[in-house]
Amino acid sequence: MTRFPASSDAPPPAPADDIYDPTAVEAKWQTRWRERGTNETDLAAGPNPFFALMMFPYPSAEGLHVGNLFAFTGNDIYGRFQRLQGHTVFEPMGFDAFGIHSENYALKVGEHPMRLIPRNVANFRRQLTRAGLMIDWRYEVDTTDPDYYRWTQWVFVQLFKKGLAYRKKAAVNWCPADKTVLANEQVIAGQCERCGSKVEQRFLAQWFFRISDYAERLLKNLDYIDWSESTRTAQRNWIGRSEGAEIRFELGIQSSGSGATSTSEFGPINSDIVVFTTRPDTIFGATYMVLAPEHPLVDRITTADRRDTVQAYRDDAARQDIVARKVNKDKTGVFTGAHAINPATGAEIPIWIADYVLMDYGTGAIMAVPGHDERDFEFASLFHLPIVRVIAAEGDHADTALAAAFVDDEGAHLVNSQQFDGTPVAEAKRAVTEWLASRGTARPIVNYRLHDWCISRQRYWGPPIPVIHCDQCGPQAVPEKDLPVVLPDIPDFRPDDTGVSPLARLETWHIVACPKCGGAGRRETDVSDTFLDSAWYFLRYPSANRDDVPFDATMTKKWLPVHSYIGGNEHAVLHLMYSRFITMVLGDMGHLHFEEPFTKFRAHGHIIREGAKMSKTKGNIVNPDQYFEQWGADSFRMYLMFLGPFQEGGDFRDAGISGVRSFLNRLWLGVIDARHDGSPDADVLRKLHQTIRKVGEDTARLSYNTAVAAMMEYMNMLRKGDRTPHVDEVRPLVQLVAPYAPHIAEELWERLGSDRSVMDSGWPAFDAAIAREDFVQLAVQVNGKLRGTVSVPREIDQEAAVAAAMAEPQIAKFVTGSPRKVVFVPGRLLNLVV
RNA sequence: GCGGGGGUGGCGAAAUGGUAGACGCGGGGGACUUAAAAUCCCCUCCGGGCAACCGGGUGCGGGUUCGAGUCCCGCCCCUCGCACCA
Repeated sequence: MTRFPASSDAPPPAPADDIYDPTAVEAKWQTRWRERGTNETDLAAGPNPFFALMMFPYPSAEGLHVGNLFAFTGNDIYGRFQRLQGHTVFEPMGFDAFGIHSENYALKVGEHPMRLIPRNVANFRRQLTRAGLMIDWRYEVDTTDPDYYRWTQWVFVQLFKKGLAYRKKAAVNWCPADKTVLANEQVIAGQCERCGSKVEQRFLAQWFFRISDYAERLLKNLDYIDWSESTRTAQRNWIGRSEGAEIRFELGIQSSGSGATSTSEFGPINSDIVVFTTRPDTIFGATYMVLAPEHPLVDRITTADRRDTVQAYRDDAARQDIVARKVNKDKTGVFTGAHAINPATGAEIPIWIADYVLMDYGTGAIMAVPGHDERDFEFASLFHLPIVRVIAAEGDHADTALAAAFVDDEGAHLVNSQQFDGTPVAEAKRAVTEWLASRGTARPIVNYRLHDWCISRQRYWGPPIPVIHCDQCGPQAVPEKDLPVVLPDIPDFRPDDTGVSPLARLETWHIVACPKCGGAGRRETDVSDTFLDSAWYFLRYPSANRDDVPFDATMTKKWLPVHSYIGGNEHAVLHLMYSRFITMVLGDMGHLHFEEPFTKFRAHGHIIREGAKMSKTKGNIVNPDQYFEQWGADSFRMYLMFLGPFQEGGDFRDAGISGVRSFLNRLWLGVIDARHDGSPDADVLRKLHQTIRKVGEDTARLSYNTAVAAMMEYMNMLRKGDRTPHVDEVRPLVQLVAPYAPHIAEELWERLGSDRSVMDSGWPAFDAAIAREDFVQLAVQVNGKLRGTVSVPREIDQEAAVAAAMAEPQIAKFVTGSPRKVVFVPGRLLNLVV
C-alpha cells in the first residue's frame, strides 16, 4: 500500500508531469538519497566543517511529537542552508532513551525497557527519515547502548579521579505506600502521583558532582558565548551569585527565666553560628536568629525545656517532602531556648528554628532583620519578636514605626546603627563588613544558589555508577579497562522498599572483588541521572564509530565545539548547564581543546494548536504521520516554518497548510511549464535578486516565516495573470526552496537538467546591481502626516524631491507658502513641516 | 514576588525611529465550466462619501521627536520559567 521505501527495494513509480504529487516525489528522493549517500557527511576529508546539532529526543512510545519536528526542521533548514553556502555539514541524530520516563512507561505497560525502547527508536527513525531531515544515520547514538554508556561511565570515572565526584547523605522523596523513591516530578502537591499518599523525606548516601566549584566560570563565560539572551539570563539566575558577608554569632549565656542551664547535655555550648547575609549593613536590626530545622547545631543548643517542642517541629519538617517544603506558605517555627550575641550591638537575641530557612542555601542559618526583610517581618509579627528600624529614606524619622518591612534601599541610609548612622546603604554594606572583619566576626563572601549535582538514582533504567565499595579501601572507581559495567537484563526491574536500586537484589552482579586490594567488594547499585547521558552526547557523534576511545582527537579538533545548537528553553538550566560543566572538566583534564561546548545556541519557540496547548486529554495532538500522508513532508515542514517566528513558536492551524501547499503546486507548474526561449523579464530579475538577498538573510537569522513569505511574493510575481515564467527566473528559486522543501527541490532541479543533488548546487549568486531599484516610491508627509507618494529616481536630491512633491496637487494643497523645515530621507521619505 | 517573552485586522502574522497590516488563512465578487473541484483576476483595518478623498487606528495614560507599533516614564493584561535563595 505505502509507496515509501521504508525497507522494500521496489523502485517507486516515477512522479507524474502535470500535477505535483508529493507522495511520489518524496518516495523517489528518499530512495535516491539513500542510494547516493546524499545525507552522508565526509567527516574526515570534507572542507569547511559545520556541526548543526539538535537536541536529541527521548523516544516515547507515542512517536515523534510535532514540537520535536518543529525544532528539527528548523535545525535542518539551517544545516541545509549552511551546506548550500559551501560548508560540509554534519547533522547527526541520537536517542536519549534511558531514564525514569521510559522506565515508568515500561512499568505501566508491563514490558521490559530493553525490549520496548528499540521499537520506539525504530519508529522515531522512520518518522525522522520521512520528514526529510538531512541526518547521517551512520553516526547515530543511543544512550542505552553499552557501547555508548561505557563512555558515560568513563566520564564519571574522570570526575571521580579529579575529586569532583563525592558521596554524601541527601534527602530523597519517599513514598511510604509504594515503598519507593520518587523523582521530584512524581510528587504532586506533596503527594505521590501514583497512589496519592503523603510523601516523606529519606536520607540516603548519594553521588554528587562538584558543579558549584565551577559556578564562577560558568557565570563568566556567559558574557561571551553566542546564546539566546533568554537562556543566558536563565543560567545567570540559576547560578544565583550574591555578594555579601558571613557573620559569626557567639552563643550567649542562657537568659530566660525558665531555669534552663547554660550547658546542654552534650557539654558546654561553645559553637558559634555562622550566617550568610547580603545585607551586613542591617546587622544593628538583627533582633533574632533562625536556623534551618536540619541545622547540625540545633541538638546542641536546644535547652532541656524546649527539647520536646523542637524535636516535634523537626520531625514534622522531615516528614514533608522536598517539593512541598518549597511552596509559599504561612510562617511556622519554634524557639530553641538558646540565645546568641549580636556582634554589633552586644545584645542577646533568641535563636529559633523555622522551615523558611533552608539548609541548602548559604549556611542554613540567618540573622533575622524584621525591619528590612519581608519574611522576617512576617515571622516577627507572628511571634511578637522585636522589630527595629535601621534603614530610613530621606526625610524619614529614625524612629518612625514600621508597618511593613522597609526594603527600598534607593537613596536610603542607616539609622539606629551607632557610628554608621547616616551612612548610605551601598557604602554601609562594605563599611560594616570591614568593621566586623577587623573584630574577627565577619568576612566578605560570594555565595551561589547553584548546588552540587546529585547524579544518583535508586532505579533500574540507567547506566550503573561505575564504583565498587570496599570496607578496607572505601569507594573505588571501576578501572577504565573494565568498562562498561553492563546493566544486567533482569526480569524484575521494579523499585522496592529497600531504598536502593533493584540491582541490589542481584547478588551475582553486585558482589565483586575490590579493584584495589582484591578483597570483598560490592558494586554501587544506583544508576546515574539521565542528564549525565545527555551532558556529553555531542562529543560522541563524530566518533560514534570508535569503540576504543570516547572521542577521537582529530575528529574532535575538526568538528567541535558545536557550531550551532538549536533546542528548547526547557533545557536552559539543567541540560545546558551540565553540558557546559562536563565540557569544562574534560577540558581541564586535557581531553578537549575548548571549554564551552556550544559556540552558538538558539532557543526555539513552542507550538500550540488552535490557541490551546496540545495535550492528550484535549485530544488535539498533531500526529506527523497523518500530515505526511495528506500533505507531504515538504508542505508540512514549510508550514511549520511559516506559522510563526521560529524563536517564538506559533499556532498550528490545519487550515493554514493549504497556503504553502498551493505555493509548492505553483512552483511545480512554474518549473514544468517554464519557457526556454526568449529572455527573462528585467523587473522579475530585479525581484529575484531582492528575493535571493532576503531569503539568505532571513534564513541565516532563523527568520524562516519571513523567508517563506518572500519566496511566495516572488512566486506571485512569476505567475501573475497566468504568466509563463522563463527558466532562468525559476531555477534560482528552486535552490532557495531546497532547505525548506528538499524533496520537491531535488525533483525540480533534476527536471531542470542536473544530475547532481540540489544540495550540492550552491547558493544562487546575488547581484546587487540587478537588485537595485532605479525608481523609488517616495512617501511625502506634511507635518508628519502622509499626504501622498511620488515616484522619483533613486538618487534624487532634496531640492528635486521637494519640487517633485510640490508638483502633485494632492500634496501641494496642504502646503501654504514655503516649508519651515524639510526632512529628507533619501529613497524613503520627505517630510515638509509648515 | 523575581526573571524571560508578548499584547497590531475576523484569524496566523509582517514592519533598520520613516507609506502600519507584507505573506498566508478565512470572507465577498468575477472569469473558465453543463456543474463542481482546481486554476486565474479583483476587493477585504474601522467610520463617512457615488467618487476623488477625509477622519480615526498597533493594550491604557503621559513624554521625547519633523515623524513612535518601534525610544523613555508610569500602569493593565496574557504567557513561560524560577520561586521562603537571607
